[in-house]
Amino acid sequence: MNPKYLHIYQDIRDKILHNTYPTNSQLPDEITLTKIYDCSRMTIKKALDLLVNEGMIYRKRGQGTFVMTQMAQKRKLIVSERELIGLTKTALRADVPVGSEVLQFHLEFASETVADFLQIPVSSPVYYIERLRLIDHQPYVIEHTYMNPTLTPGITEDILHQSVYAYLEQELQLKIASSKKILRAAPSNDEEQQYLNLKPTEPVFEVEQIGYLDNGTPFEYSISHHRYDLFEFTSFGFSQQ
Amino acid sequence: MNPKYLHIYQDIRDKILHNTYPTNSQLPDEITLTKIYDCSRMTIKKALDLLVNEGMIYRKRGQGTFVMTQMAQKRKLIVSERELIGLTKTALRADVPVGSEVLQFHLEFASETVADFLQIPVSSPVYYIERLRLIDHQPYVIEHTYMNPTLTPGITEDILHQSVYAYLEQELQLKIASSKKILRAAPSNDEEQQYLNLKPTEPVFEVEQIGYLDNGTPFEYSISHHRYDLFEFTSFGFSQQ
DNA sequence: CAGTGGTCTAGACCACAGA
DNA sequence: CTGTGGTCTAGACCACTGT
Repeated sequence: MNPKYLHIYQDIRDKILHNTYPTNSQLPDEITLTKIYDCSRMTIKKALDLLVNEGMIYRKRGQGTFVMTQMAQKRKLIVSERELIGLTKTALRADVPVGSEVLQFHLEFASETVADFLQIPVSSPVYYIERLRLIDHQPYVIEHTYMNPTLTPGITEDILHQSVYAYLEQELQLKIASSKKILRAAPSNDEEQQYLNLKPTEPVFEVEQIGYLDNGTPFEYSISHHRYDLFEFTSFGFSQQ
Repeated sequence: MNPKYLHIYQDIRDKILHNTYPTNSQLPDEITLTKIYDCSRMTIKKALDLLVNEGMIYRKRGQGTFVMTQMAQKRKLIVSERELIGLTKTALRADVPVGSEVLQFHLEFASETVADFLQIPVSSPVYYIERLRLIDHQPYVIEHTYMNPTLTPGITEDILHQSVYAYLEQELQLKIASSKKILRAAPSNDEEQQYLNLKPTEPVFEVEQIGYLDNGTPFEYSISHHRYDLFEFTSFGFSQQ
């Protein structure tokens, strides 16, 4: 946590979460904060910007900076907010075991859609991976993943049983920089009903995702179908300006 | 569009969308941009930060700033990204008519849940509004909304047939500043099947939302059930730092 | 090494809210 | 008018990349 603004961000965040700055209270003004943290006003602003983006605080010109009400702060009720990617990391609250059952794993020729998403020529070879992920031995999600083997070579079934992202980051030294997600509700099909143990009337939460490396290259395209009652997605939006 | 950084943001955004800066190309470095736009480097950074947040560009220290691949840029496929609130605004691509059928509209006593979300005492009076929204005469979503009548007085059935948010912003001069959303998939119930014209196996996309004014007060709590095939939500996430 | 973005400063002036 | 946040400057130094 090197940069000064991140330290300030964390400190103020902690003070809010520990009720040193209670809900709806006013934070010290920016000038005062520069004295508290011995830094310039721009640095304070950068720290506060992060908190605004998370819905922890809000600012009113001419009045001050205030702690947001509780409900807007709550996060990670069931799963993730803007976690980039990856179940293993998200679910790992220490003792909860995450498992993977590999349903499919082979190379195939990229369809037009997949080629488009991965920015590779049609009919290039791609990994196709289908996994059933379990949390605490309960079926949780079926993932259909396409990966570009040029970028992510050496994937084995062994790795699929654990965390692919850990392999990419630690073994291949790749940096996952961003991801785009499209979220939908969808009726469940036979396969999903079987593996996720759903009734025909029970839907899935579909997440279509493209993952990008830090050089902007898409390295994976995936569609996941989550048990509708074990997944929710939270989002905080605010008006710029 | 007063601030300089917003002008720069828009200009670069336009250049990307019009392919003046094509996909994967490198933008001029920040020093050069300060000369192009006759401003300081911090101002350029603020403009570029906005584009990074939208997934339009990415930066690599030591190398430069690059235009993100197409797929990450695409937005507003069907509906919204981080639109704050409101259907009327979102759907209004000129000629598409938006309609509302008011199913319920009355005052009731706030339940514990609602009181909690709206930050008011249990059993305070709240508006309860149930609307079926139609886009292009097709049923699209059922909204269940609770509003704090202290903050949003004078709502009439007439207003409900049009845009509540327009009323709040124009008549009451309220500023809607932010909103928290929780997204889920859920099986449809009888009411939803009837009004949204769904089969029993077809689900809804549930959006639970709390809307906040610019003074941080929650003014509305709502649960919406969208037709699963007419609503999707997109999100772009990137690693800070 | 040169070129890039990341952080940070110490100010300045403006816009807005409330007394 | 005072106090607040919003924008902006003209630098500085650091960290990282590729040559």
